[in-house]
Order: sequence, then structure tokens, then C-alpha cells
Amino acid sequence: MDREWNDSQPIYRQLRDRVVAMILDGVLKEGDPLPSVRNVAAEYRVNPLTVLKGYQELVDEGVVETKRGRGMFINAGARSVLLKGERQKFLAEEWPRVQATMQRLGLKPEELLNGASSQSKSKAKQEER
Amino acid sequence: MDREWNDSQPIYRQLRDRVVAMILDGVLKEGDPLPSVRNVAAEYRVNPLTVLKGYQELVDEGVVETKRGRGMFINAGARSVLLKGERQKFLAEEWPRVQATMQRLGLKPEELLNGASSQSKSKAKQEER
DNA sequence: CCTAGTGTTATAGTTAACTATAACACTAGA
DNA sequence: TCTAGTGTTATAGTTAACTATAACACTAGG
Repeated sequence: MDREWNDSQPIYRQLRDRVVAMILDGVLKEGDPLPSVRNVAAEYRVNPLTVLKGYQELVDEGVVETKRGRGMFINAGARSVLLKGERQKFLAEEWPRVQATMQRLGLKPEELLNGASSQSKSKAKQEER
Repeated sequence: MDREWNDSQPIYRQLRDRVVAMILDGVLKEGDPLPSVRNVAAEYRVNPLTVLKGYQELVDEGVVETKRGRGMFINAGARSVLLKGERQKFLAEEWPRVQATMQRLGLKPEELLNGASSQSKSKAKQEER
């Protein structure tokens, strides 16, 4: 039922990002357990080791903590830490590349801000430099 | 002298994208030869096979043509084909993800449009949902 | 104690990306 | 003809990502 995987990024990182997104969106709150390794592995038809690898990144970042025999739980303060870190990463690594691409393609950000398919038929003009 | 490689994408694809960018930016014009496989390999300290693989993608896309013993040359019409294709790819695959990320992080596009480090100290406020 | 649920480790195999080294086939120019 | 430049192919090895299968160690609840 999901859009499955993106070939431009390893699965374990996409899993990590998915959890981060859930925390930022408030779907998972501090103190909550993560969906279990085995459950996720089964649901997405992926190897448990792959899920674990993604989860371990969050442990290494200090966002999540392991409780032996019980599960993995979201640490206090996780959300604000993530918000800060992800913002910094986005601004430093992703946005400059995206902005350069948009300029190169002659896409104006203002036209992309409407949520829907803004493929506006307004002006399908040729573009020259 | 370059920012080297990005670990989130295979080198051969980054090479392909680099050539595409040069074509879109007009640095390489239709009819021009691509920098030779061996030169690029030497300059970026990369295996010639890796460069070839990137170049081959462009051949498969019909953007570039091989002339035996002479080099690889940019086809007529390459730029407009690329402009159309890359725009479509960007709008379908990259922008939705980027937009979702920005919303999640509470980043407003308007604030990101100034080219410089818009790390504006204006409001370093806490954000709540 | 037993069971079912956690995370974790071990073993081993596949595939894609990348590497080093070398050789082949072709073309233009001295 | 020779040389230096093209793209291309062959052989072989390394690493990271992912897989299957199984077992280990711990915890909560019946």
C-alpha cells in the first residue's frame, strides 16, 4: 500500500528517514516505541537486518534508545534535536543543489508552491539563455 | 578543485548529471565533443569505466553520439530534449519530496530564495505543531 | 516455568558500483 | 607509416547493500 522504495537511496536510510518524518510529524511521540524490527521487516518485505541498520543510525544519533527485550523507544528531546539537525542538513546539502537545478531548468519557485499539479498551461514557451 | 563526490548518488550518475548541467548551462553546445573519457578519468581520479558508464547513459538517451576514434559529440536538439526531460523528472520525482521535507521542517520557501546564507537570525524561535 | 514478543548476532550468498591493469579498434595528423 | 588521441572490451578483485536462515539473549505476562 506504499510507494515502496526509491532507488536513489539505500533502503536502510529511507527507513531511518521515514521514522524521522514520523517523529517530526508527531505520529510518533517521545517515549513511544518504534514499530518493531520484525514487524517492519514483514510489512515491507525487507530483511530484519536492513531495518535494524536504519534503526541503529537513530540510536547512534541519540534519538532513540534500546531497552533489552522490550523494544526501541524515542528519547526525550528527540524532536527538537531532529528538527535542528535535519534543518541544517537540508539547508547545507540539499537545498543548494535543488535551487541550482531549478535555476538551470528555468523553474520559478513561486510557480511550484501550489500543492497541486501546477503544470500550469499558462505559458509553454521556449526558453532561451 | 571541485567539491568531489556526493555519497548519495553513484559516481557515474553524477558524471552524467554534470554533463547535462553543462549542456543546459550552455557550457557545452550541440555539436561539441564531450571531455574525453580518459581526461575526465584522470582529472577526477576515477576509473575510465565509470566515466564511460555515465556517458553511455547519455548515448542511450539519444543526447550524445559516438564517433569511433574521434570522441563523443552532443546531438542536435539535445538541449531542448534535456530541458523537457529533466523538468519532468524534477517535478515528478524530486520536488514533491523536497516540498514535503520543507513543510515538515517548517521552512518557508520565501525565506530560502535569497542566494546567500539566509540563516537569518531574525527569528530563532521554537516551533510547535 | 513457559510463551511470545523484543533486539541482536552469526553464517553465507547475491548484486551493483567501483577499482586496477591491459589490450583492442579506430581516426586524424605529422 | 607512425603516433597520439579517441571509445571499447576483457579480466579480476574489493566493498557496500541486501538477502535468507537460524540462533541467541532478554523481558513481560499467562
